[in-house]
Amino acid sequence: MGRSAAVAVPEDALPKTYDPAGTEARWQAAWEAAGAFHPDPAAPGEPFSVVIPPPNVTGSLHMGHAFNTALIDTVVRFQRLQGRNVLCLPGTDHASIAVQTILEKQLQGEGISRHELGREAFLERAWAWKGESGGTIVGQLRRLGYSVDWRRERFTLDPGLSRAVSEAFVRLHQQGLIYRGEYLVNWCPASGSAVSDLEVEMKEVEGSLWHLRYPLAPGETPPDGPDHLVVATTRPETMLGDVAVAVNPADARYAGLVGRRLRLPLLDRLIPIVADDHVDPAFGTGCVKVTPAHDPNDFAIGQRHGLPQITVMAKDGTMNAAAGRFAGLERFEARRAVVEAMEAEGYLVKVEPHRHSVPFSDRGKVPVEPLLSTQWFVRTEPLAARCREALERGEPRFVPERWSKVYRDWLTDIRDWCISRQLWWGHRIPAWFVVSLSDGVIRDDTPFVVAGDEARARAEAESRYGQEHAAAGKALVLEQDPDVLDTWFSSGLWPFSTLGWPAEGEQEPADLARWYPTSVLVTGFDIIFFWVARMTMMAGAFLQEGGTPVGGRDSWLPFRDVYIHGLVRDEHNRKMSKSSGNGIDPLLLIERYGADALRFALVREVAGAGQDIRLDYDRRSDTSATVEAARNFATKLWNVTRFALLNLDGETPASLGHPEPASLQLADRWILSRLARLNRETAERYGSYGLGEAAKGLYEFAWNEVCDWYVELIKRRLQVPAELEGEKRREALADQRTARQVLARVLQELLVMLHPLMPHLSEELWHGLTGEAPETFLALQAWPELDAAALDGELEESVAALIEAIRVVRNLRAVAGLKPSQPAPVLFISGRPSLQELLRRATADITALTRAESVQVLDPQAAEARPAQRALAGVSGELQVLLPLEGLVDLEALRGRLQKDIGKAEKEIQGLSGRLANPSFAGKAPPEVVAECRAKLAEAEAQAELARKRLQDLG
RNA sequence: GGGCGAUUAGCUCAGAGGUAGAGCACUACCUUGACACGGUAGGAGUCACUGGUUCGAUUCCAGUAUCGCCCACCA
Repeated sequence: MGRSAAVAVPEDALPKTYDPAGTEARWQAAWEAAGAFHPDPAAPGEPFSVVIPPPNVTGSLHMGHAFNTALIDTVVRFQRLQGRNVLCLPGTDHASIAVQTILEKQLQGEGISRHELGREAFLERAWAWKGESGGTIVGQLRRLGYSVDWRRERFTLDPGLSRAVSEAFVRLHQQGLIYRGEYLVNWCPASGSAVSDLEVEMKEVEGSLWHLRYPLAPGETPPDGPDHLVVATTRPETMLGDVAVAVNPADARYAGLVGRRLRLPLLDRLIPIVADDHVDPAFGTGCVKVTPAHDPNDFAIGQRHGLPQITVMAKDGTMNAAAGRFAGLERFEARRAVVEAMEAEGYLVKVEPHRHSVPFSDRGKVPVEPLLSTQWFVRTEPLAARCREALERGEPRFVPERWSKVYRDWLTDIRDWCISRQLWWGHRIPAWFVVSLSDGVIRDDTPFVVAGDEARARAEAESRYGQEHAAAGKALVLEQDPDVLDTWFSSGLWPFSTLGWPAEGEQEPADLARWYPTSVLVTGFDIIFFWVARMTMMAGAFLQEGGTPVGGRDSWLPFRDVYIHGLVRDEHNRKMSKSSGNGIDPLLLIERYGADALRFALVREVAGAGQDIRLDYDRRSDTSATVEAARNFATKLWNVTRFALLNLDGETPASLGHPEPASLQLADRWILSRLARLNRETAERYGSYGLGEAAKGLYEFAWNEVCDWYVELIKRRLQVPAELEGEKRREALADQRTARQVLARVLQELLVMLHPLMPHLSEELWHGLTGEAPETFLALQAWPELDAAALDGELEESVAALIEAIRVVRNLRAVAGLKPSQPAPVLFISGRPSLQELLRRATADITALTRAESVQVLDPQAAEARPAQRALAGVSGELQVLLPLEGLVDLEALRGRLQKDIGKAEKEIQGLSGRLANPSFAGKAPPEVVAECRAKLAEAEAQAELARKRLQDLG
């Protein structure tokens, strides 16, 4: 066999360079065509299920989605390799308010309002938008290589899920957990809808504090008391709705005034002075104006004192008729006008700059207005109580654990959830008003029925109000509530609605029966309240009865684990978001580096405690050093596999079989031991959400151990010289086969273990290596069996010592400035027989890896007997390394190197002897620590001494 | 006002009760038959500060500072 034979490239060898785009597209298509990720509920295997957090159909995905996807897909692919019956269910969310905001902005650009357009036409546009955006998103998820079951893809507004929503609404209503009523809600004038407390964001603004004088009503002034009170407010326009002024009951200043009346300026309304504990006498004047219809605190005060509620603002944010002469003004104009009027009439005492928090609407980006409004609410406390109890039992389990406290605290002191939205895009509330009883229009007091559909609503209404209508001789007319539900209402049902809940008959749907509860929810901490808690509350309402999970399950909770990950931050450590315009399109990075590189980069950044990750990014060139490093890793894997293929002579791991244990060389046993250790650690890490650690461990093994050392160590064995004959040749061929067997096996198992992180590349390389048919997928293989017998800690230490010895030689050569190609003799001196033995056995390896002219191993006595000789000398532990190179040596560099050795050893001696000199150390530290310390000290002393001697030899 | 996190090499971050690691960047050499998206060797850190526990703290505890986040009705 000549050189040409070795160079000949096998037919199925990999191309010289890796093309991620082509490879990824090919495998994505192959997996999908084969239905590789379509599980069968009837199939065997312990179930494992994940429903993905459905992205909003608001455009396209950002890096946070890519991150979430990478994490979920890693977990899910690992579980598949573990032989579980894995369902990963994808879908999208209709995002009622967000999508409607986008569409209304579009309409604004066209100069029409949604009301001009009409509900039906508006919804048509919304569905068109959904089609486009949903398609983009699904395309992006595919490009990431998401191993989900696309057949089961769901959309929160599709028929099945809509059925789940109305069923949920009806049942909650029946249970008394949904009610309708007039309360103070957060009103967003921009979207013209109520929003929930969670959709309100407090922002600090530089505002003003206006001090207003309210005169006592004529005849109310007490003798030698004040004739007015001064109140302070940040929202002067609300004074038009004032119905009282409150003081603290313990406030002596105003004790005599409680119960007397004030004359409200501008409107000349008489309002009482009331005493209420809520008032802090130390703040401002200790007097608070009370506007129950426009402030949550005042609402509560009003309730306590039986005060009227006067709404002075309309829902579009303009003042209404109750505002008298200010009617029709926009709310901020009204503020200016009221202040002006108060000043003109002498009621403005002073204005102070005042920094305070103002509630802003999350979506509309304008201040929300607390407004009295009739809305639908979910009574949350009973639902939250169930969840708190479950959490006491450890359900669900939060990873990292600290988030469970955040979850619990929110469920404690929870407020009712306003679920109705005055929007069009969403699930219409399944309530029908009997408008024939209220002049054909829906009023706050119009009777209504709640039912799954209009036919049932009509039947119900007939039975309740039919007689009444018949008596009056008029027809019963129903009108469905025009409002839609908060998006999170349907999201809250996601873990079971997507699996087929509610059952249509007696029988539970197969998916629900098989895969509920889901195994883990993977999401960011920013939606623990919005989503995680809503899902647990909803599950508590529908998946348990009397504390017992339905369907004979062991838990009614929607997921066993909640894995909370951080957010992706940009290069300036800002949260990536669309609104701040600092998002990075994952597709740009995928196109440049490949989906596997992006996935690997994101997962590798994950630290143990769920911290945020930062993705470095150069916006000018659309490059990322982090992702580039992951791409380089992919290339490294590509190349090492190419190397293997070039050397396996057409054989595969299967055709080669397992090596004979007796024929294994040191390097083989070492890498197999490392492989077994990696197998154990990686499975443990994948299985316990240590994904970043898993990625790092695989990276280090592949690059630092396989590529840097194992491959280098076996290169000679893979090449059998043509001139070898007879027994020698047979031996060499046998040894070559062993090396091939080990290399093939290590790579094969490595690729399986890497698969969850880099699915496409590993699939491609695995096929190249194994020669398996294209329709057999790595994605569906079994996790490699742990070869516990291969674990050998002592051997690993030996090889670490060998590696260290080689490093010392290389370092000496570098210090002396030897050309890499220049051979040099190597002399090792050690008094440790095991080390001598190791070095002698590895002579060939050392020769190859250090360009040694010759390798000699001596014990110190033998070395002593040799004539003193100038040499490059280095000391590592108790091993001396000499490169006798008379004449070629850069003496200065050599002295430097030795001096450095001495310095290092001395520093260690100082530290160690200091510790040992401390009597309490020897007395109290564990004996093995003391012994180790002594050993290290002895070694360091020997090292220093040897180095000094070598230095002396140099003259 | 409460709570949570962070503070380690120039940058981004790991880490563990026994004298600190990785990737990127940096320096020198190397186009060696897998790989220059590479190899070899190297430089680089009073582990934020102050106390305490301990034989020993960068690691555990308490406090301080700075940064970030979440929750909260002070007009």
